[in-house]
Amino acid sequence: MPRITDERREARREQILQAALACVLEHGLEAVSMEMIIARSGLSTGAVYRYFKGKDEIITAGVVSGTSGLVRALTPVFANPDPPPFPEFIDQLLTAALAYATADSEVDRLLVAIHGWSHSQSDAALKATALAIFRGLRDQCAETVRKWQAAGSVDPTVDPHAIAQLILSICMGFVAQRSMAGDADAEAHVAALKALIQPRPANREGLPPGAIPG
Amino acid sequence: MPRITDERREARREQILQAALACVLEHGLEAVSMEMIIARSGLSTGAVYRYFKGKDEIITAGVVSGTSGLVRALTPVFANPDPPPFPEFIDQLLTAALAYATADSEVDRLLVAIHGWSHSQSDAALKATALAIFRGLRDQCAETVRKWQAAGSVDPTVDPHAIAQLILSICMGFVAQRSMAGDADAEAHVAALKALIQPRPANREGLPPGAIPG
Amino acid sequence: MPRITDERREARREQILQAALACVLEHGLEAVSMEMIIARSGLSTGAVYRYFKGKDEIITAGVVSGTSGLVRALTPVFANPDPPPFPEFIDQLLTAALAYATADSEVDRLLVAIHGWSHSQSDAALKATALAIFRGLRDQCAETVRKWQAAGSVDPTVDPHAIAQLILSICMGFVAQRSMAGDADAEAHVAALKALIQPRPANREGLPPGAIPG
Amino acid sequence: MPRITDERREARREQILQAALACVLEHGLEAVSMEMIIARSGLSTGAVYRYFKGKDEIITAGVVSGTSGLVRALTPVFANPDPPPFPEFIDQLLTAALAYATADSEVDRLLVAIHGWSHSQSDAALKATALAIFRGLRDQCAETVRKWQAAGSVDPTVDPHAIAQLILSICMGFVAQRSMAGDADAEAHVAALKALIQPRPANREGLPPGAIPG
DNA sequence: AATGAATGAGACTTCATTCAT
DNA sequence: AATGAATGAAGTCTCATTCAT
Repeated sequence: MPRITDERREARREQILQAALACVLEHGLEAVSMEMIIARSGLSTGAVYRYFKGKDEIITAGVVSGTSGLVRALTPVFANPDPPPFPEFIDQLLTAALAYATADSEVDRLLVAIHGWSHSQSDAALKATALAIFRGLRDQCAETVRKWQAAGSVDPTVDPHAIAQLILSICMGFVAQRSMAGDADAEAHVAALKALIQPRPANREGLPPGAIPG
Repeated sequence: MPRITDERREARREQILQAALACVLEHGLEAVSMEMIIARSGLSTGAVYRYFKGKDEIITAGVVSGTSGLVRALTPVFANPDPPPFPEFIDQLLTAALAYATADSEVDRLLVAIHGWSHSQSDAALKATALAIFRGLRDQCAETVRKWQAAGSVDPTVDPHAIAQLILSICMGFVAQRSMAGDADAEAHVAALKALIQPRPANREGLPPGAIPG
Repeated sequence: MPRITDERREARREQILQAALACVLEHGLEAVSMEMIIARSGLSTGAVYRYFKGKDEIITAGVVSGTSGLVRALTPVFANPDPPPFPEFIDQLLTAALAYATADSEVDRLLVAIHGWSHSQSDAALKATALAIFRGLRDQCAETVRKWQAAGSVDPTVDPHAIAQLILSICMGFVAQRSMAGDADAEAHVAALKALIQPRPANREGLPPGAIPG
Repeated sequence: MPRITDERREARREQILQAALACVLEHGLEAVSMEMIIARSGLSTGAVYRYFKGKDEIITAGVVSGTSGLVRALTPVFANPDPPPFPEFIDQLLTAALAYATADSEVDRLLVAIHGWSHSQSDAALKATALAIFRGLRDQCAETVRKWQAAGSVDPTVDPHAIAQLILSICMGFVAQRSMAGDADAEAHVAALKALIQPRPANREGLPPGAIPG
């Protein structure tokens, strides 16, 4: 029984996705052709079509895989029950994202992220998927903000989702700027944030900030 | 008298660019065809090719026009010799961008920005142009940072370009987040920044910058 | 305005249909490729697709055109208010069909009829169309039978549709046999019918046969 | 002992042919793919190719098997040394054909006959085979006509092959009409023939054939 | 003997662009 | 200047067949 194992099957899909990623990075989303992907994957035309129904499915799978992979890479940062101050937290996010960018991949995954964003705009199903993942991320950010508020390092009266939005804008903007200009770097962002944000006074007497003593 | 002709010419080009913009927004960058653009422009095939050399030129012109239009819209914000504090400054930038988004246009220009970013990645000439514009923007940001530093509201030891990068990340991230989720809003960003950033006292009494008064 | 005239447009469609007909005759329905049709039509790929949406539309149009053309060719035979006896009537039908087969056509249209029948089996819409045309033909046959019955040359008690079915079977069988064996000829059919069918005695006393006198 | 092997082999071939028949009936000749046939046969790709050299061989074998099976089914009708009059003879032929249509088969073999006719047109070898079988059938018909002529029920001056052609046209037309319209029925054909054909008196008194008695 | 993954030629179709009118 | 019919290269995908396991 030469039936392929699930493992091999998954490896083949990954192989194709990597090829697609490389092609998109090299030629741009519009110019990518199946021929390119096939050539780069090292498989034959028919083989690629055994693993993916068509070009759309490859692109979609690529975007979903990239997005969820990134989210998975960021999860440990959010899992921290006692998150560091804002600048350091951003540092951890950007660092984790950069680590993900090239882990197990010949190409820099973050550099193709913008293509994925662009592509998602006009594929309803994909956009919905991406949006769900995105919302999940934002909720995790908001959760971190609540931890800060509980610890007294952030004004408890501000809407956690507002700060969550800001966090995501900084992260997405970092990714975008890195694609466009190449020279965006995490340290500069962190330095800038440190310069702008004065550490809040420690939470005296163990009271939650804003709580009315007594 | 080539005057009227030039005006007409420019009007036609704008008409075509608007059609292209609408098509990209509606169908995405990959799916846009000349047929679509031509149909939407209301001109004939031949006519469109009289005003643009080809599809690439239309897309490129669209990206350049959009980018430079946005920069033009932001210029007044940068021109301020005495810029407001960071959160308010970001507010002004985002507000100006949003105003530009729909001014004189049936479609929301910011929503197609990501497509432009994506497209620029793989067109060397366009990328160079975009990069130049982008760098110019960053320099203007840095200039504003220097004004803050001169006024004492920002730590003068920090590299102005680091804060410029942060500003651009926030703006680009705002645009990206708005495209993806639709619900990114400028006020939330400003509120978040205000909550995080303590106003720095005016540069009285020669205190070393970054020192915590009291 | 180089806009094409309807006449020219129709001529182009006919040109493509003729090419398709020739290809089907030469290579069989399964083996016909667009490349063949295009080459034979003398037009370019794009031009053919301007006139037909795709291969299916060409095949369908070919079948419909052939079928309705044949029916049109047979109409004068049915229009006769005083149809000749059965063998001569069949003769007229087969002769009209043979005349249609090559009129205005380089290829023998009847030789591809069977391909059309085969193809219709699996295209619901086409089958419905063909069926409607077919039923119309059968009704016209039945009408002729009623004329015979009125004139007394055919037993008035028999169901006109039964004889109509027989007429169509003979005609379709003739077409089929001609395709298969090549040597089916109308005269043989007529001679056979004449040998088998004894002329009915003339309609004595002007009464319709079977009518109860008085 | 190749006995059992041969039997198995033949059973497998039949299994595949039945699958092909069903597929052709369901999807039409053009749309049938090996994948379909293989899936329906319940065998593996490799297994099917062990029993048939390729698709063409399957289709050809199917046509030949169907045609010769039909001829075999009709043979008893021709074997009758004293054939019944024309209408009844046609009745026997059509009835035998209908009996064959579904005997030992899940699908109605006559409904795919037209596909076979169509396919034969463009496969020289198959066409030759079919033609030979067809000619044999026609000769058997002619033989029956001669029996009639010998018995005096048919004009002996007419060419037996002319009437043989007519018989085949009626039969093939019946099959074609049944495929197209579904409602062709043998009884109607027989009734029509009975209404048209006056029984010829037995060859008494040495009357010249074709002479009208009285 | 059997399996089904892999192959790759070739099918259909689109679409940016040209050019006769 | 304008029109839109025509072009044909290039793209996506199918499917009959092979062959390693």
